[in-house]
Amino acid sequence: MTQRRRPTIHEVARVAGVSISSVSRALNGNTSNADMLARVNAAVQQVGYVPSVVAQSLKTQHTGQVAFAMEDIGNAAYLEMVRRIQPTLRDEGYRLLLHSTGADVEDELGVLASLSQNYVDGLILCPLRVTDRHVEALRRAAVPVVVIGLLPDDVPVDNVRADSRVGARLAVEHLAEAGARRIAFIDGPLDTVPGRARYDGFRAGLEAAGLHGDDALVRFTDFQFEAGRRTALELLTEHPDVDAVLGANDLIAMGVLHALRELGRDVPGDVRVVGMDDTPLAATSFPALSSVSLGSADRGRLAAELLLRRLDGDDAPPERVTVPPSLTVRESSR
Amino acid sequence: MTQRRRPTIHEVARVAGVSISSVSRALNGNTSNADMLARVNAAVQQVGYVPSVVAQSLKTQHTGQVAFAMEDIGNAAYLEMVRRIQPTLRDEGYRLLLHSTGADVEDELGVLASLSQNYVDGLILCPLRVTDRHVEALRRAAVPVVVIGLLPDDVPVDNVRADSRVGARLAVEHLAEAGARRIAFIDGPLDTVPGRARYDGFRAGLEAAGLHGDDALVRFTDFQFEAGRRTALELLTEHPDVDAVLGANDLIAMGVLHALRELGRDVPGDVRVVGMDDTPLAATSFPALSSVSLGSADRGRLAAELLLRRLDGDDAPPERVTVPPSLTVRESSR
DNA sequence: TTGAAAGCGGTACCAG
DNA sequence: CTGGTACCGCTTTCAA
Repeated sequence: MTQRRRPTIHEVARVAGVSISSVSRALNGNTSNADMLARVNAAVQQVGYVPSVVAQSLKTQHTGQVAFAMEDIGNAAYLEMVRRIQPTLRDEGYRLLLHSTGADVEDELGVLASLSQNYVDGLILCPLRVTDRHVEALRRAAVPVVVIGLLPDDVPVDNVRADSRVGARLAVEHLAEAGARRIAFIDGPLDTVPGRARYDGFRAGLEAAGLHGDDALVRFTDFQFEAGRRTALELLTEHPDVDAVLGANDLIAMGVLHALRELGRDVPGDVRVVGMDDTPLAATSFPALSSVSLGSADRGRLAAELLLRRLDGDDAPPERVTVPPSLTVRESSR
Repeated sequence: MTQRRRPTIHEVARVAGVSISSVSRALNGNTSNADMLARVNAAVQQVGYVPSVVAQSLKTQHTGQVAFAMEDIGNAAYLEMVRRIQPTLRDEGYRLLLHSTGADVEDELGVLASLSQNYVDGLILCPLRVTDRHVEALRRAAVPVVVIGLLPDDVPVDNVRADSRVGARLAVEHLAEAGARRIAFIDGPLDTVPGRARYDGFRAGLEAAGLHGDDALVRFTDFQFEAGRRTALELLTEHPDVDAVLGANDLIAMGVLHALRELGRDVPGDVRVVGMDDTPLAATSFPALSSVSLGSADRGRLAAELLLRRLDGDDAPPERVTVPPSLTVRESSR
């Protein structure tokens, strides 16, 4: 492991017998002299030269990097986003930096502030909560930012959002059509972006389906399996007449399935269950879980595309894109 | 969005009425003059100065970035790794870059080669296959690399590995103890690092358990749910006497559970099932899936720690760490 | 077309 | 302790 210093453009120039300017030109396709090109390439091969992206960045004021910040990459929805964001960016030559902020609002703000260090050309942010300080930080962000999630109208950044309203309505309408009348909802924390949006969506869904909502059938807990299970056990014990449960994500819904099994209730015979996010869990569970896809993958891809457009110099007004949800019906509600 | 040029150290120096050297010193804690410190800080506040990490990187030859490259972040095992790698690195001030190589060997080699661009200080690599070219590339890597996975002994890089042998043995012994005699194994591709290791582990496990192996009960497919399901259907139809199945990962094992259900076989009554990786799928499935944890989270953390040590200048001989597996028994094999 | 030279924004050595 | 300055490695004007 002899750590010989990496060759610089000067070595190449010396070996090729030309100036560093010529080497730079040749490497960047700004030479018409074929002979020059050949000599430079030969020298590059000989010394094993690879340009330093750091030096290039300093000169060009452009890092070739983009950051993606979300609460926890362990969350299936965010995971789906990264999986699309990364290739989309890479195809355009950008590297992806990951920031898991761990549900820490300070950390989210820290990421926003750190943009001033100019270590990335842009940011895709998936905030768990949007406070005034977020809005302020977004306003003065040093580089283009695309936010995935709900955002006040007057914040001047590109924005990709899911349509939780329609999503929840799809679920509720589907359940109602199947004959459900007492539809319960187990949501995540109401003070998070997704928790709030899904709650509003659920209410709207009930209304759209012409059903009378009952607040006693709505619970707030964490977006987790165990939380869903425990909450469902409580809920179903207190209200045995519930004939359908919507989980705010697939983990919660899986918890509901388990709770129902423990209570000896049949799914979908006695109670129908639908989840949200349509993660791999849904397809592999038993019974297979119906789930509303909020288009995480599409949101990720769109966010990346919007950002790329900005990085390309587009200075059109901030755009807002809403991704339509879709319901996949499986055994749990058939 | 007025994109005013970001202030440089020169602005700060001018405002503070001192030299840029003094500003740099003050900012890096190399000043003893309290007055100087105060003036500089005031100026920093006033102009809103934030140092450019790019310029710092160029000067210090150190980027503060580390890359993690694996096949697909969507794979639960890799996901667990990232979740530990990121915080471990961040605590030491490093940012994390993600490279999903998508099962493309060329891409893996590309990542290794790109290290010469010096955009990161180190790399954690989880190769799907290890070819001679990998070994060669690892030898001449421009920055420290830690490999997670099996590696020939003579490759001089830090290495963290799982113990698939013991892992599979745990599973097989557990199944044998429970009374299983015809234990089948559905593996991933044999020419991948994990596929090979788990196969060897399974064979060793049978032997250790004093069981006679039957090649007809071993199948190779993809590390996926549907692949597992289809393969299990075939296998179980051809060999109805199979009384236990080990899946090379939880997805495959979930597929096996589904197949058994379709065939009307009881789990664990007729057939016991065990998976590997102990992902969230295992705990939430029905029946809950027994699974061998190969310590993905620990491997990730250890890899990050090894790398940090290297980045800290440690030039001890390459280290190899093996993480012990552990079996969590759940309903599917109880 | 080619080479010299001026930065990009910092760090750190060296002299005062 | 402070300021001047060289330099990190590259891109890009500007003259020749």
